Amino acid sequence: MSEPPPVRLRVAPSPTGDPHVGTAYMSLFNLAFARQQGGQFVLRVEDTDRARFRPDSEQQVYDMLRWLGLDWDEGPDKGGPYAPYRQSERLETYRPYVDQLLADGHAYRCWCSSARLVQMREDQQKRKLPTGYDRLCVGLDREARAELPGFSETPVVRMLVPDDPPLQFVDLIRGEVSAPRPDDQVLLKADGFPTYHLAVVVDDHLMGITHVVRGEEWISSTPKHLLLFDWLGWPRPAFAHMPLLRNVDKSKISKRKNPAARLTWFAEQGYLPEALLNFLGLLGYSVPGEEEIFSFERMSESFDWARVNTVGPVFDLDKLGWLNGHYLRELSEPDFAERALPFLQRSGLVGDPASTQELELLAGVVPLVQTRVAVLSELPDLVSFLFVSEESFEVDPAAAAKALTAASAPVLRAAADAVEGMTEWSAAAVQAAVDAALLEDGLGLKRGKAYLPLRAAVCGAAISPPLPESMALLGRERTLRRLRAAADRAEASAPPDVG
RNA sequence: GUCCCCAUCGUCCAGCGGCCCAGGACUCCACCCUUUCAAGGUGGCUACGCGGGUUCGAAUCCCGUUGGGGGCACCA
Repeated sequence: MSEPPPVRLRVAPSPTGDPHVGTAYMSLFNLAFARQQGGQFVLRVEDTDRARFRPDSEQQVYDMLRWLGLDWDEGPDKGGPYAPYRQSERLETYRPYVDQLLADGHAYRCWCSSARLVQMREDQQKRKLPTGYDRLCVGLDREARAELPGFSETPVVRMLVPDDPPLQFVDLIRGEVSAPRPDDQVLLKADGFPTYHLAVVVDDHLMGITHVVRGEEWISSTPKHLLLFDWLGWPRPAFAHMPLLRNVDKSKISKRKNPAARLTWFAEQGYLPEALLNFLGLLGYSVPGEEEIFSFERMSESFDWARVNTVGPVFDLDKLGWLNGHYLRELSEPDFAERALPFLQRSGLVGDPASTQELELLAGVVPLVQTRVAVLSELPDLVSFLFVSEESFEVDPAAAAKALTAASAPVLRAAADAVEGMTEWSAAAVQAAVDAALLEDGLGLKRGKAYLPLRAAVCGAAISPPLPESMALLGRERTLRRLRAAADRAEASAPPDVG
């Protein structure tokens, strides 16, 4: 009885800077399929470009993928049967294959200087020819080549692409795909590091990768990989080329044009990992049925390559914001408070560690704000009035100009008096007392009109959480103090121009 | 320039020859609720790029065209 071999998938980020959303996007689809099939998911670090290498980048990738819950089975940090999982530590692994390719006549050394190569490409473009290496070095040894111009002392190794390379392959998402004829791609750089093309093929084979899931940008280099698999006598893995995430202008998503290209941005802004994951699952993909809100488990269990789109989706922050708001509202109040706390601490409103008093205040304000934010970073502005000291409390100038006018002074005074006379302190009691003083039985105002100056006085802004509840949380002393201060200020302000 | 990929509302998706004069979601607009702002509810605007075929019948298949994207590095 032969068990089908378990599927093995991988994501292969390059540690060249802030982790990219694309890495999370690819990981999501790789993992969804791997889990559905009961296979493994490998994290391999492709750090063969030492010019762009950034030492802290690798850890950031780990942090962000873990934050999203996209955990891997094998990787540089956790090891595994095919270690090492960092390409820079596998240099010796690639060597014999380069030698074999050279010996079999599938590869050759090239001493062309980069200056010559640049020149060559320019000429080709000018003459409207397809660009590609002109094979000057084919059949030459070092001595012979050194006689010719554009010579460089340290050679690279290039693949010798035959006249009829395999250009067709089956893609899990696109079906039969044809790709362009490859160039004599460099396999081994002058510094002894393999290029991506050599390293992926060798590592994917050695690590038993059965499905290569990567971005559409790789379609055009797949023939190179096919050739390498064939030359080395290895079975070809299955390929799935995912659509590319786009900027609003439809170009490939980039850190320059889109803050959302950086994974760390989402955490900073206060997006929930579950919301981001759900959103990524909505891009270029849909779960059967009409549901849009779904978990990783749901996506994984029903996963189907045929449901992946071929069109590159625009990364639309509006929808993500809505989704995030949805997930935020679904959190229990204690959970919401827990997620919110770091944002209040970062903005200096709450100490680290938070005091019991601060935590109580936070717990009290959660039900007032949970439906009022799309991302957690909006929270500090909304609740700062509760956490700042009375000394540093300030009314927003625009709100003051609009609401703390001379005409509103009597309203503020009346409210202050009403609050002062209260015996029981609760939102309902505050509302009853204030309403009695200001509405029909009192000054005869409409509630909307009456609350405007109070809101500015107590919350310091024209927009705030519900007023009586806010006052209840603030406490009687602080409320009273703010009402009186605002009344003084309103009286002192210039009377309306009655010209 | 050259090669390859792609094409349904502004955006994300559904649709895989008749159920579609195209459905859902986000955005936007209006109304309701309402102490502000949200949330919630109701309703509305908006799309099969174009031209040829194939077929009794096409958003769905084919060809062309236009448009968009990606590759063309000793970067991944």
